[in-house]
Amino acid sequence: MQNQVSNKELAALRAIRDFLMKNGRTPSVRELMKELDYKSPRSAAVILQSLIDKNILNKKEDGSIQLIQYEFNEDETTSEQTVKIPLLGAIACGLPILAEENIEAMIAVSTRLAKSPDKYFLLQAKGNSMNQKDINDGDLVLVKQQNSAETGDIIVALIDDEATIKELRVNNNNVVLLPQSSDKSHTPIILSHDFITQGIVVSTIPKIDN
Amino acid sequence: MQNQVSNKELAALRAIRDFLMKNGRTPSVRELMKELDYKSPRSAAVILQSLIDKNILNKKEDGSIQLIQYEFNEDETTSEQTVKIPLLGAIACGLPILAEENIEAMIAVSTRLAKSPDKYFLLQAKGNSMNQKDINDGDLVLVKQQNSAETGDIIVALIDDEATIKELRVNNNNVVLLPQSSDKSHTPIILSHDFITQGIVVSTIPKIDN
DNA sequence: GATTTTGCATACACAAATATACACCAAGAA
DNA sequence: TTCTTGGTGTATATTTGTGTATGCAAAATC
Repeated sequence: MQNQVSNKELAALRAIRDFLMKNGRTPSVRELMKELDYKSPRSAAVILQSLIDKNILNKKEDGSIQLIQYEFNEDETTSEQTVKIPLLGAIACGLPILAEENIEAMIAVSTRLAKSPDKYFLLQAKGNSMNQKDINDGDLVLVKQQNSAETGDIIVALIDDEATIKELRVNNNNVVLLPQSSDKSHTPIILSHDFITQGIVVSTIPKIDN
Repeated sequence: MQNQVSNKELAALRAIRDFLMKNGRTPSVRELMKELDYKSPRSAAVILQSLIDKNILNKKEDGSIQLIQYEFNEDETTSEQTVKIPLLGAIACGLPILAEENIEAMIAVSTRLAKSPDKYFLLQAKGNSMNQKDINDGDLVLVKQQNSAETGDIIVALIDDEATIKELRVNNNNVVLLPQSSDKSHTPIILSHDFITQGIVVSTIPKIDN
């Protein structure tokens, strides 16, 4: 339905995605220039502009760019059904978690992982507090949005304006969020019963290294 | 309607909050500089000023900064705020109960459980002398620090340099600390009237095993 | 075949935003 | 005093997005 993207634009999109995975944010014009081995920032800027014109990228108020759509699986041959899931970056204080300001990119995820009537989002895990549950620094975590959860679920909660991934333990009067780390410096978080679960982790996508 | 905060400002707010939770006070300009990996205090000061201009920070008369964002975050249902509460280990003889030597760890507790002007601490219950009140060996007990209590309160008292959790019964002339245990070997403790209450139990967190 | 156009990369420049170095002064502590 | 800590002013440096001009090869046009 959309404009065709050229090879160069596709290469730029890949570079942006890789940069996003590695650094947790989208690159600046000059950073993208280096990723694409250009010698002048103009080259990268021109490609960025054409992608913005094609509505594939968006430019936020502060100048940073945002991936509106990106196909995660490269090969078109296996025409698997996908849905676009927002990848959330830093959570802005006071805003709902899915506010547009928080969205770094839209990423296509197989409908086998994200089932249609439910709402999902993706987060990039920070730190190693969940490494015993195989969630490591930089991994993408697929989260199903729901505000109830049970003991033992790996949940996402907004604690002090930060998206936190922890194991939930519910008792009579209160709730404990447990880190699952071999690093013993992580302490549990103790909450009242009526705190707000943002969603539960349904899948993880290990970090891509190059 | 609300001024947009840039990525850098957001990072600064996070650093301020982290510092606040770790040290119990807001950072100075130079401390914030270190947290944000800047090389000149000016860089941090500029960001602070822009946050003050946007009414997200406030500067108190003594020069220290204040996060006013938290206030209008309280009634927003999206995020849960916490305070760091000290977990006390073995109580060292002769020292005030909250002396640094006694603190094992700082644990994040919801502000719904630990309300802001009051002081709190956490203790790990030993033995089973209170198991009828659902305080069992190894449970964490959230205690509000105060030196007065009423009959029926579950209190923490320092008896023989040991933190003791008991139910308080006040009579005319004396004070009785009652154990609440199905194990009948625990006997009440009878004290003169002017013993010192350290605090009253406001919540219990059952023991977590991994 | 010669010339022009087109697409793209490069070089350079410039303004605005950011970061740094350095300095000064005030307040407290030793 | 002297030393340290902390806030802030000034000048300079760096980063970043973007504008303009140039070079160059392939395609299009004459």
